[in-house]
Amino acid sequence: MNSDFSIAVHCVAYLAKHQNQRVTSEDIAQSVSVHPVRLRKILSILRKENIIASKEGAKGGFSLNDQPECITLDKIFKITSQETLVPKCPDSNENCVIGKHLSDILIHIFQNAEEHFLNYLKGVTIQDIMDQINYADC
Amino acid sequence: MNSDFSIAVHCVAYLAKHQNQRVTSEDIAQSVSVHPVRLRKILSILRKENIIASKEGAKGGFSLNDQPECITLDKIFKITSQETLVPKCPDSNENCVIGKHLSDILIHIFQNAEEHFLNYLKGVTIQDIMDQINYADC
DNA sequence: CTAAATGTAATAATAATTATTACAGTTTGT
DNA sequence: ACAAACTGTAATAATTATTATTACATTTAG
Repeated sequence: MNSDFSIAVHCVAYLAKHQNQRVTSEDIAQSVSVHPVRLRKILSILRKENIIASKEGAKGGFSLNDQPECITLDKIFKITSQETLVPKCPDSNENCVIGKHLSDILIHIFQNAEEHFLNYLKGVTIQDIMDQINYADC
Repeated sequence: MNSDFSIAVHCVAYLAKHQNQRVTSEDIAQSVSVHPVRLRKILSILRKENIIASKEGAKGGFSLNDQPECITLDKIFKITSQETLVPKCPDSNENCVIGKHLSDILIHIFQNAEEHFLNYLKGVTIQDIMDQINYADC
């Protein structure tokens, strides 16, 4: 699994912290310590889901579309990392009953387990995270 | 995340299929299509948890210790892959409130989400998998 | 029309995973 | 006693995945 999810959450939290402003990928990169080009790739996924808005050109940048209390982590996980929990199965021997079927069975089990995982993330919003950040920073 | 979990499940399923026999890492490698040395490394984790037994020397090999209906997937996940769901967070900027705190907050959220994930796996046993393999192979 | 931004593709660098080699230790059978 | 067949494990090489960087087309403000 790559870190697109964490980075996406960081971006959204950053935009929540700077609500009603427009910030550049360069600004966010300062906070996340990740290359602006990579951020723009991740930000454009968030934009396609209308979580954020972007504007090209001079004075352009990114801003939050939804309210922080409406953005749940499962949504961000789904668009950035869905199915990455499902483990890689080596292409095992088709001539063995176990090798032949296990991969499909495991994938199915993991899809179910991932649903439980997502169900928990559904209960956590960006606002929750902002609250925790503010609390931690006393 | 590496594929140690899938491979471990494959090994245990293989041993369940060959219960009361002793099979070598070479035998299992045939079914999993993974190098015997890697298997032995994974098998020795399973042995340390007493899920399987091993015997060195000629006529040695591996065999199942527990009953397939007593081996739950959460146990195998825990010993092979715990915390691998927790996403990598880039070491972000300590001088930014968000960069400073987000990583710890995310790790905590993911530990909770992983618990939900494991809780589902706790309900699936190796016997369940064997049943599904037998059903699929009609 | 220029400067400052996004959008995206292509490539390079780095990190993680996997395979392989090597060999020490154990056990069985002769 | 010793050779053959195993496990156990460390060290290294090969491969794959992730991340960073470069390059450049496009958009917009002033």
